[in-house]
Amino acid sequence: MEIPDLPSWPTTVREAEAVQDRLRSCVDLTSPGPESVRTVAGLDVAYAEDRLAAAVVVLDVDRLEVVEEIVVRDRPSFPYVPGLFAFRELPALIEGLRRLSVTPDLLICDGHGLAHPKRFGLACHLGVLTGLPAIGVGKTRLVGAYDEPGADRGSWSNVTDGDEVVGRALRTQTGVRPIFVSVGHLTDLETACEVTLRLTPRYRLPESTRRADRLSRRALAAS
DNA sequence: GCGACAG
DNA sequence: ATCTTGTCGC
Repeated sequence: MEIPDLPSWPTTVREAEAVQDRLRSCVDLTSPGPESVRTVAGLDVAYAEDRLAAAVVVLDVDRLEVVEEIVVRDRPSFPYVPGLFAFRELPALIEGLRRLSVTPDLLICDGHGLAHPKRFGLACHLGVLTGLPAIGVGKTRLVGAYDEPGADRGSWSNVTDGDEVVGRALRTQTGVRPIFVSVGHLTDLETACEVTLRLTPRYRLPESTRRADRLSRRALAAS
């Protein structure tokens, strides 16, 4: 798919925060989201020393079968700093999306969207840069407070930061810890959770994320 | 000053 | 994220 070239990449925390402040106004949470989500792209990155492998796996949501997969080798573009995580792996993920021959209906990011201190997590950033609907699915909380969801699969509770609902803690399997779903771009929280549940028929994490995780690790090991 | 802190 | 052994549970 077509994605504009990335601008010069920030080097310091100060510069990265300036980019977030400038781009967060581009997040669209009011336009209607995808009419129907038939395909999703799972994105994940594996690291080793100073190398990384980014994987993009497009899945057919109904059949949970792989439609296309891409791997990109690169080097971290930024150190890991809570809140600035996107600057670390975004370049490699964008390149992976560029090489895709199909355009997924929704991006499933390994991290958060609005559930971010500045309301501009990886899912928002990726959504704005690609113009595609995007959501964030994290394994642990970054910001906000939440009550423990009910014990059954499908149970959820809102994650709130101050008086804002920034996401949901969603129990995707009975007996496992909840995952954290938040909106990134051109999607609503309801849809985000519905799709996430469709992608977790058997495991805690979305099948898209699991596939991308396996692929990125395999590619890194084989390099 | 003391924690908390996506991956 | 990654480093790591055994261990509890289905």
